[in-house]
Formats: sequence, structure tokens, C-alpha cells
Amino acid sequence: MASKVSVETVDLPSFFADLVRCETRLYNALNDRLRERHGIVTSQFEFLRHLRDHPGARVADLAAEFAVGIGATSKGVDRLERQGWVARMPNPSDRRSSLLELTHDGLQLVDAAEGTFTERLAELIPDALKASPLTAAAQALSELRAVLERDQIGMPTG
Amino acid sequence: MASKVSVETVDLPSFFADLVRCETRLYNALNDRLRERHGIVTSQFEFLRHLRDHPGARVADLAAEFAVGIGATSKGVDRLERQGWVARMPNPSDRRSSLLELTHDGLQLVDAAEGTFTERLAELIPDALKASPLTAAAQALSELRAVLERDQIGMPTG
DNA sequence: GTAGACTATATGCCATGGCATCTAAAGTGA
DNA sequence: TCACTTTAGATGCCATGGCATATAGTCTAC
Repeated sequence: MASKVSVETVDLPSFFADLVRCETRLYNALNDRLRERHGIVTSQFEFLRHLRDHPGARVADLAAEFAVGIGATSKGVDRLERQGWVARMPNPSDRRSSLLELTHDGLQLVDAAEGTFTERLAELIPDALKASPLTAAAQALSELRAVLERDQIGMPTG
Repeated sequence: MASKVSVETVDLPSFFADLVRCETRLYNALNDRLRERHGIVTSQFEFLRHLRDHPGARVADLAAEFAVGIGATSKGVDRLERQGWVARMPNPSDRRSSLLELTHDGLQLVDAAEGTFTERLAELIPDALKASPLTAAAQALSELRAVLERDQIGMPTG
């Protein structure tokens, strides 16, 4: 007999596969709905929502939050700015960066899109899961996320 | 008072945010390691592993499994074929499609990469989570995935 | 057996992200 | 204050995926 008590442990590769497949499908389904109703995709919605909730965030803040490269983030902000949803305000304490904020249109958009997003997400996730099983999953993923962020895991270079 | 008993329920938008952020970071971190050790990325590893475990799968089968468009899948297979890891064998019962299988090199590669993948994944996920919390999450995600697949949620068009 | 519908997938165009690089602006130390 | 290093982010090149389309093979009804 092994000296360790055999503990019920997750099959990590299967867990990862399920994680990625759920993410892909939910993301795609939300994309479809947001695009048809508001002309944006989920990544844009997430940027806008973050800026609504963290006005004055910089490009680097968005990049860190979403674990995307700085370059990609800069381009994403360009696109939102070209649509008139985001404005780059001069940063008085550091002229290299800008403070990002939503325009009036941007705020309108994100508030409307949030309704669509939340509603669609609730449709996508079966009620049967919403109570205990998913609560446990949510707890675990929340902790996992905290650790990954603390250790700066999986940050792209650029 | 409402007639329903108030049940503990997940905050779906937070759950989704955690899900996406965990996926992104784990995927990026695995990419880094697989690229440096084997010259492939996670999506390629997943294609190869699926073909090892389901020899004779067609392009459409891969597309359905991973919820990617057929076109993108076809191009991904092209790349694996150009590297000499996958072969398109004629499908005797339908000349429009091919039966995909790993070459000898492809099999060697996926077996080696699987070690790296599993090892790295175990490093990335804290031991403290591996027992009960993640087991619950794994269970919930597995069920969620099954439902999303059953209902064909989030399949890209092309 | 043949026209028409359907299916599998290959291909082209475009959007997006990674990574490398470039520039401007701060910080730092002598 | 002036070189040197570091930082923020903008930009270019490339790889990849979505979506639309093209093509070839299959199926169906007659």
C-alpha cells in the first residue's frame, strides 16, 4: 500500500478540456447575440464594462485584467475610440499614457449590452446547474483565477 | 415575501468572467511550454491528441469537437499535414472527405507532448484546489459542457 | 439516369491577437 | 543636468479564425 491515503482527485486534462470547451461555446453564443443586438462582440463588451466600472484605467490595466498583450489592447482601444465609445484623456501625471473613459454613447451601449449579456448567459446555463453544482464550480474557479493572477501566469509578451 | 424560497445562486457574470480568465491564462501558459518543448501550441496538441484517440476522424468531426469553424479546421489540418504529423487518407465511402490519421512522427510527438502538457497543467493548478473544490467544479463544467454540446450551442458558421 | 438539392471541405478576404520593435516620457545616479 | 535604464503604449508583420464562397461528390425524386 502507498503511504498516502488515496484522495479523490480531479482528472486535470479532462477538467481543462471541459473548461476550454465551455468557454468557447459560451463565448461564441454570447458573441452572436451581442453582435446582432448591439454590433459588438464579447471582448468589446468586457472592455467597455471594465472601463465603466474602472474609469481612468490605462491600456496596461486592461491588458493585465484580460491577460491580453499590450499591443492588442492598444488596437482594441483604437477600435472602440473610432466608434466613439471610448476617449483617451491625457494623463496629467504621466504623459506616456492616457486615461481611458467611456463616452456618453459608450455608457449607453454598455448598459444596454449588459442586459442582453446577462439575459443570454442565464438562458445558456441550465437552471439545474445554477444552484449547488455551479456554485461550487464558481468558487473553485474564482480561487484558481486569483492564484493565476497573483503569479502572473499566462500573460502574453507584447 | 416572494413565494419561492431564496436559493443560493451563482452570480453568472462573475462566473463567466472567472471562467474566461482561467481559460485564457492556462491556455497561454500551456502554449508557452508546449511551444518551447515541442514547437506546437495547445490547439495543435488537442487536434493531435484527438486524432490519436479517434483515428479516422474527419475534418467535420474535429470542428464539432472543438467548436471551431470547418474552414479553420481544414486550415489547421493543412498545417499539421505540412509538418508531416497528420495524413489525409482517402475515405472509401465518401470521396468528398478524408479520414485523418497521425503519422509515425505525429504519434511520437503527441505522446511526448502529452507528458509536458499533463505535467505543466499539474504545476499550474494549486494542490489545495485539486481535491474537493476542483472536483466539484469539474463535475459542474462537465455537465455544462454536455448540455452545450447537446444543444449545439456556440458553433461557428463556417 | 438525370436535374436539383444537399454535404464535405477547400479557399479567399477580413478582423484580431501575438510578438518584435520603435518612440516618447519617466525615473536614477553620479 | 546629463547619460542610462526602464516604462507605456503605438505600430508593423505574421499567424490564426470567422464567414462567405467555390467545388466536387452524394443523395432523392421522378
